[in-house]
Parts: sequence; structure tokens; C-alpha cells
Amino acid sequence: MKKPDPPASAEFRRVAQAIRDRVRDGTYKPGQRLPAAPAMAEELGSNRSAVERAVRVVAAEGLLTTRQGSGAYVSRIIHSITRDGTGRYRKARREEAGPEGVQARGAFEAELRRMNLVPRNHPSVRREVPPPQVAEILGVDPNQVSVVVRDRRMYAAPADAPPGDLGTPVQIATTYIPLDIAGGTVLEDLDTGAGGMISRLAEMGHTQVRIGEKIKVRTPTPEEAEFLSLDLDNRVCQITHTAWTAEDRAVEVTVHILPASLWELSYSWDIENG
Amino acid sequence: MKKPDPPASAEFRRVAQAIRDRVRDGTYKPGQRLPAAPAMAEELGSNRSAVERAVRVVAAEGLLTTRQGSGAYVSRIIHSITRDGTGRYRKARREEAGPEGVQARGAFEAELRRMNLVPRNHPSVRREVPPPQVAEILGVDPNQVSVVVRDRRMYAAPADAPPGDLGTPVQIATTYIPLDIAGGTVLEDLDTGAGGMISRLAEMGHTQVRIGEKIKVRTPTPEEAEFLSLDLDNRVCQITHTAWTAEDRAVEVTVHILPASLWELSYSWDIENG
DNA sequence: GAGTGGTCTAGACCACAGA
DNA sequence: CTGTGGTCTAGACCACTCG
Repeated sequence: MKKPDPPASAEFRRVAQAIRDRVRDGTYKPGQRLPAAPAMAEELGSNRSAVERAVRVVAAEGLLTTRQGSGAYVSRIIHSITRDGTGRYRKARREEAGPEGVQARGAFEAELRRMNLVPRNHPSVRREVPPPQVAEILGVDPNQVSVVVRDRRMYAAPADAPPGDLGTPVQIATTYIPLDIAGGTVLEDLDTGAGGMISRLAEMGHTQVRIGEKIKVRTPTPEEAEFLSLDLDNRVCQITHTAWTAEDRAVEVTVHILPASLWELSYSWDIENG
Repeated sequence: MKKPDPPASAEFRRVAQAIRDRVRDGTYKPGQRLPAAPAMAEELGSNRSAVERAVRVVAAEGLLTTRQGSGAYVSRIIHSITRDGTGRYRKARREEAGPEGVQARGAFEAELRRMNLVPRNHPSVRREVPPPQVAEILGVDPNQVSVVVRDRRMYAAPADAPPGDLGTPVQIATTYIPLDIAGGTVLEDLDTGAGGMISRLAEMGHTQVRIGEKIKVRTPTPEEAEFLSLDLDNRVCQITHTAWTAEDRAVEVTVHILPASLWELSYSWDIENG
């Protein structure tokens, strides 16, 4: 049954909306493969080009992921995960956190459990030449190996997934600490112990008293797109997180890369009335 | 001089990068019209379809704006404006703020001035039935006219622009206040006086002591796209800002809609070490 | 009315996935 | 090897802007 009648203004948007609707109402379920483009074109009374373009649009919004040669799939996570920026920095919460520190746990984990998912982590540690903006914040040499880099790739896996299944990549968190602070300490170990980095830094005399976060929305780099299985025209939130000591020294910078469609960011604070 | 040699994987991406480069290096200046698609195709050794698609991609990133029948233009603002979420809520700053309150002034204005721009404002006030999520936060009836709505459309104009030229739309801010608080008060006037809404609310016994903001990145609605002159596949940040009193009553919700490519968000706070 | 971007069509080739 | 998405091509029509 063709449908050539309407003046066809923005046919691909009509198809895109049909796809969104089917994802939202569960006709297409998370993880499921969509019908091939020609089939869907037939079904919707359209043509392959329009369907391809529609899929591109919806994929850029984060609802679909395409894999060349294989098909278009509904994203496994189609609702937002909340990242509570401020709430995580309370001592009570920090003490109950696991080895990988505050960021990986607490609210984030609870958030995922509500979706029947569990967090997985792939940490790594190395020494490196810092990116220029990070070097500037930390006040270290941008041309030398002057920072310890703690890299965490974070996933969300179905609660019943086998240990080998990492699940969906949801975040890249890269922490930079000046080499003269972290070099040769437990901060170069994968496991930093109870309370994580923040507690260790405090024990070394670098107690954090103030946090700043800057948020920028942009397209992912090819590497980010690859790891997060995003299209190049998706969007990521880049959060540059900086921790200062009472002496106003920046002791830690963490850059978080989050698929923008996957997350909701939350901050809260008291007003100074003095 | 054609360039048909390379296997042409993602020709439109090559063209898109060429356009980005020319915007970044000033070959195409802010506000300037780009060459027509066929001309640009010739110049870059490409074809109209590839150029159109490339323009679409770069426009979705916020660097270009297209006007059907007229042309593609470099966006007037191609660098980020910073919105400091937390810094604006200090009493010192509030007292020096103008009539439209904290949000419209302070850091935002300073930020713009550095780009040789000045803020312009189009406020309006009315009573309305609140959107469901707002009604839930404020605890008011979602089916009745139960809130006062203060709407501000914000622009950035060149410093030397005539008064008639509003400049580039940069933000929509919609504030909702329960009718039983704001009804019949100065909060229904366009000008709320020195210190703005926050000070007036405090004087009425609704002192704000805690702020929460939730940030979501999404595609704009057609109406938002229209006002902000965005394409439908751009992105906006939707910031839902809530203010609570000491009695834990939400007295004000403001929804900010910002073109994501135009803004950088910033938050900072002290860590509780108690 | 001429020029512009927006869209659609139809067909073609490629790279990749997976049986 | 077949089917898939990704892309390119070339031409066509439309809606809109602007002189």
C-alpha cells in the first residue's frame, strides 16, 4: 500500500517520528534489531533513502545504534541516568563507597539498579604528558610526563549478565593528578582502598575543600564515539571536574565524557544568606 | 580542479571539515553568508548533495544557521558563553543586580561584554495552567490556572546595535510561581525592583535557602527552534531550576532553554568535611 | 522571476557482518 | 556468499527570499 498522495514535506521526519513512537511504546524493544531499511520503507509506504535518513536522525538522538553490515538496533538504555554532581561529595556517602571511589558508586549505582542494571568498571593507571588545558589547571609542565592518569571506562550491564558481558558503555572518566603528588604512592595502584582517591589525597595532606565543574556539550571525537558506540553526530557532555585544597591548589582534574542522551545532570546547593 | 581520486569515504565529512576550518580561521566571518551550495561544490571539487549534507551537519553543531531561500550563514556567536549556576546566588552579587534579577545580570552580562555584546531582554508576565512536571514540583493544581508565569526571552546584541536590533536569541527563561504566593503582588509586574524576584519573595516570607538544578540535553521543540533560530537537529540544554525555602516548600521553578552549542555551564561548591 | 536551500527519487557501489 | 547499512550521484520539484 503506497502513500504517494501527501505533498511529502519532510517525509523523513514522518518516518523518524514513526520510529520514535515504536521505540517509546515498546513495539521495538531495547536491544532489538529494527527491520531492514527496504522492509521498513515498504511497511511505512516510503523509500529506502527516507528511512535511512530517518534512522540517522533518531540514532543521533540516542534512541538507536547502527552497526554497519548488521543492522539498526534500539539502544539498550533509552531512559536517562541521573548524575548527581553535588550530592556525592558528602563525607557520609564517601565512607560507604567502594574502592573505586565516589564517582563510581553511591547514587549512580542506585540509579542503575532501578533499571535492573549493574555498573562495571575497567580502570587503568599510567603516567602521561597532560593535555594543555589540564596542565594549565593543575599548574604542571604541558610538555613533560607530569601527571598520573587514572582512566575508568564505565559500563552498565544487565543484572543477570555473565561476568564476561560488560554491557553498555556509559562513561569515560579520566583523572589527572600531578606526578609530584601521586608519583610512587598508592594513587598509582588500581585499587586505592576505602574512600578512594579523595581520602588518600586527604591523608597525604591534600584535603579537597572546593569543587568546580564545567559542562560543555559537543560532538564526540572518533575515539569517544568508538568506545561509547555513538554516531559521530551524537552529542556528549564533557564535564571538567576540578578539586582544590584550602591553599587554592588544584590537586585533581577529572574529565568525564557522557553520551548526552543517556544522562541527566543534577546539582544542588545552599544559598549564602550572610 | 576536481579531486575524484580518493575512494571518497564520507565525502560530506571532508566538506564539513573544510567548512568548520573556514569558520574557525575567519575565512567565513560571523554573520557572513556562505557561497551557494553549487558554487561551494565546484570550489571544493564536490557536488551539491555532499555540500548540502555537510552544511546540515555543521549547522546541527551550531556553527551555521540556514535560512531557506536565502542562504547559509555563519552563526553570529561561535564561542561559548559561560553560565555560572552557583556563583550568581551570593547576596553581594544580588544586591548589585538590576530589576530583572540575578539571572539576567552579573556574570552573564560581563561574559557578553567580553565578546562586545550586550544583553537584551523581553519579559512578559501572565497567569497560566502549569505544565505537569512544574505543577508536581510546586505542589499546585495541574488542571487550573495556579501559577504566575514570568517569561523572559533573552538576546545578545552587538554593543553598537540600534535599539531596534535585538540581536541573537540566546535563551528562553520561564519562571513559575504559585498563584497563592505571587497573585496580586509586585511579582506580577514586569519590573520587580532591585534584587529581583528573589528579594521580593524573601520580603514576603519566602526566603530561598536551597537551589536545585537538573540539566537535560535534547532536541528543541519546533517553537524553541523557531525562537532560537535553531535547526530541528540542533540540541538545547533544558535546565530545571528549583528554589526551596527553609520549610522545604518549592516557591519558584524556572525552566531555562539554552542552545547547547552556545553555552558552557559552570558549578562550584564547597565540600562538607563535617 | 531568479536564485536559494530543502527535499525526494532511483539507482549504484562499497565495506562490513555473519552464516 | 548474501544481506545490511553507508555513501555517492544526478536530476527533479518545491517553498521560500529578495530584488
